[in-house]
Amino acid sequence: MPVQEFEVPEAFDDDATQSLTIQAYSKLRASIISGALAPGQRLKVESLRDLIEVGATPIREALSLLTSDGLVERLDKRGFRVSGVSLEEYDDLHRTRCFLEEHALRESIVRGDQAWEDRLVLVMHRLRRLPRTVNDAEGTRSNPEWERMHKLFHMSLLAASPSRTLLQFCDQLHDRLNRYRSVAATGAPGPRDWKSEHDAIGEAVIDRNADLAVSLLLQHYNKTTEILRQTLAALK
Amino acid sequence: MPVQEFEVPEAFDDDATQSLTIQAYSKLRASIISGALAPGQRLKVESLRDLIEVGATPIREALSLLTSDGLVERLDKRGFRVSGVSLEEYDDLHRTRCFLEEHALRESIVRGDQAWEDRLVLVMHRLRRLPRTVNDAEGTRSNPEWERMHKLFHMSLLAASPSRTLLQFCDQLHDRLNRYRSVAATGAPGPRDWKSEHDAIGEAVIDRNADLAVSLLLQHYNKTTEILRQTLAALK
DNA sequence: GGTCAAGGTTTTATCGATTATTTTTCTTTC
DNA sequence: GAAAGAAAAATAATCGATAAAACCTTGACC
Repeated sequence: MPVQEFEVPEAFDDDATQSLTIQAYSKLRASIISGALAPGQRLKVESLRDLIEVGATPIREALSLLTSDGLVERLDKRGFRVSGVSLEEYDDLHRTRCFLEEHALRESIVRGDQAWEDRLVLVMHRLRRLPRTVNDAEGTRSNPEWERMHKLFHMSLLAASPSRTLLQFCDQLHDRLNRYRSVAATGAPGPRDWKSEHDAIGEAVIDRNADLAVSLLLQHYNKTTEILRQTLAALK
Repeated sequence: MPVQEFEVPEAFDDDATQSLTIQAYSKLRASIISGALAPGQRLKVESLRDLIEVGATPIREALSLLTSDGLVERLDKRGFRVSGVSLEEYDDLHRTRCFLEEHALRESIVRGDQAWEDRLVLVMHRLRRLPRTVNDAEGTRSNPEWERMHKLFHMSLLAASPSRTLLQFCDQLHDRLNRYRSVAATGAPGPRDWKSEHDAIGEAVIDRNADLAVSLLLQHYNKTTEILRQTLAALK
């Protein structure tokens, strides 16, 4: 039968020491966030078995985990599917993220110690040196290494916040919004001066200038949103 | 995670029509929140099989779902256990809840329509009529019906907020904090005028007096916290 | 021409058994 | 007597097979 070939992104935790459940979870998650598994697409356990080469139990467990992350929907007795996307949900996620991250960032700036600052500087340095895109057979596309470091950068900004719970929520929102970014991406990312934006945010944070940092961060997110909303509206 | 809808849930979802996974999930969740399964306790699949009378697969899936709810911890290759409790986590959850709910409540008050208001009145009425405790063989203990309606009351306050995501976070925090309340409860709940507190909050909300409503709500939560922190500190 | 239902097909959900891993216990050695 | 190592027991993880449910036909009937 014509099982659609899903593209599995490279560079995931293939750590053979982890349980197959966790391995399957990582792979599926990466595939969904990168858009390789399209929104709304049904996730049949049998097909996924072929894809990941693992039994049904780990697959189902991984899907259950993803359900709670908001990346997969469970239709009781009718299987799983990749969560749908909508402009409404996107706006909701975006606004909620801005709300939560402003708070976390202010806390982080107040509480951050030297170790936190050092780490942030390191991450910024690494991010700056990574190319935004890579070229392969398919043409130009987003660089997965950059994606990883980019998320790490944003989480590092907040990392000194004392609230683990808040950070977890922010983490989840990042993943869900990154999926929107991937899904709405039309080929290569447009020209944008990421480096300056990130540097400016990072600098304000290190200067402990909370108001400026928050303002720059929200601007940063809003800029992405402006671009994405149009593409998303068209998709619908 | 199955998003808890705000429909008034009828009794218990022991619905035989649901998948065993969901049934197991509901049961385990209730047991953990009520404290019947103690914090830190190991959850061996074999034992749970006997308890819930179901195969290993649904159990493992249910545990995976609970993991993302923060009620169960997964130790890779070493099974599952009920999440531990700590004063630090409690404070974090409490503060985060206050932060999120203040925001959601203000939005809800601004956006709430007639249907929302009607519903809130109904829930308040039902909550008022439920006894806080019940007596059974074990003695006096919290009334599960009351618990359910109490949560419904609090979620109904926020229900008109336009942010589904925020409401989901609040929902999760409620469950996790309710577990702390159960765990720290020493026998019968102490004397406290719940009815007046709830009525005052509800009234302020219906009057669309946001500042007063927020103030009363936070006071309400802080009062619980004061009581619990002491018991928790002792437990440790 | 459309609707409904019986039967067949696909897919999900579930189980019992098997394999792999961790933990415990028991030796052995220094 | 403590530490290290090996064997045994416990239990977690996984698989293949089966049962159950949802979904597609297809064809009879109005």
